[in-house]
Amino acid sequence: MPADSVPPEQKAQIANAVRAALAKHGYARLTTKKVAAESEKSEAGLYYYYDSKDEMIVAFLETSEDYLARSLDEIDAEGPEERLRAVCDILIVDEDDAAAAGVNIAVMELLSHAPHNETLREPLLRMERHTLGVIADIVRDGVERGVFREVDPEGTAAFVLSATDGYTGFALALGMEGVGDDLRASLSAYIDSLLVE
Amino acid sequence: MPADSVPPEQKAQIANAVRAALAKHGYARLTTKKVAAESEKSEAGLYYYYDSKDEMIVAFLETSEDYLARSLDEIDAEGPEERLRAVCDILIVDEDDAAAAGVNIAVMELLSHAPHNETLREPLLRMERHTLGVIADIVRDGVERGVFREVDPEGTAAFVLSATDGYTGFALALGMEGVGDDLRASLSAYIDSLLVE
DNA sequence: GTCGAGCGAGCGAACACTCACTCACCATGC
DNA sequence: GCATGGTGAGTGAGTGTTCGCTCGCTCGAC
Repeated sequence: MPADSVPPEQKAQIANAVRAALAKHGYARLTTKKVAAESEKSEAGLYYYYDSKDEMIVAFLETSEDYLARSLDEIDAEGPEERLRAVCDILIVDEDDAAAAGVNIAVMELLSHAPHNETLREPLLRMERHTLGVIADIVRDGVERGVFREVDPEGTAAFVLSATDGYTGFALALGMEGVGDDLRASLSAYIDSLLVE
Repeated sequence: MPADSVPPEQKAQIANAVRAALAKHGYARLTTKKVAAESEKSEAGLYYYYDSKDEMIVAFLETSEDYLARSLDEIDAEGPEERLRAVCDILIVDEDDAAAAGVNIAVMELLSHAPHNETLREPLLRMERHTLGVIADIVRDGVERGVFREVDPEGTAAFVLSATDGYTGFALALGMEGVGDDLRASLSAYIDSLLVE
């Protein structure tokens, strides 16, 4: 079946199984059998909807992409400073939320494997570009309104996203306790430093 | 053979083969056959020195750890500000240096897989902790000498390392051109903001 | 009676790892 | 000088297992 004609409910169910299996086993040890075990289908049942394991992973990525985009869209904070802080709150995963941490670490693993897997590259690029754009828009808005100093919106966005992704990639993955709070404090201080006096 | 009694020359050769294979194929698609292809040994020859694939990867990690530690140690810049800039220069991999980028992306992939693989966790933890310590020491020194404002050394170190690791993990892995320069500029501006007026 | 949805069984390939063996090299005894 | 035997450093050819994926089939709804 072509991947884009999978019924939404089935896509959601399979994406969710991929998510659970990824969080539990990691990408390097992900197998279609493990995905099936997390779903209510058999291994063969998965292949009724998707032609390959990679397509199932892409379904998971697209679902995550939607979820993240919606989360960023639903921020109802007023003003650039508060909006930027809210974005950081979303991007820095709580180390005590094992499920969310597992998913974010899995996405980092997929990211690191992207150079060797074209299929994964495109949805991941879309997701990162989108987030980068959201942050840059907030910063640009802040600069125009005179809330932030005259910083480069793209550069600042790259800095913020690097910091939050990096936190997931090393501190969260290694279970380094306390680093999350350290990072939150430093990132908050960084946002302070963006404000006009 | 116990891993710690492998002759240094053999360890270096095998670690180098793992490095090349990881950069070429990524961790998820790394096989002992591919490692052997990058070395001058047969697949069985690798097992003469190491009891498992994971041990070979640990050998690579320990070699990288030494290399990074030595690079950080050899910085001969004077003063905390210059030292911190030099550390960032080392940690932000040049996107045009394909070999270095490949290795760093591979290490990120290993990091992301650490929650599911105890064997990898320890050497990775050591490496990140060490780097974190080096940065924190520089910042602490800078605060004591009155070069930097009264910032938290650990928090600042976590922020800097998150940013540089995160850059590798998303921008470098996805081949997002220009993000490296954006990040370098923003990180440099951040260091400016740490300085006392 | 047809058809979409799904599954049990199993295919060939690839995987991590092992084993019986080779071969160069050396120390020893004569 | 040279046969003898032991040893470290490998290797070609496998081992059993697991992988992604397929196929022939069933079964309920219309």
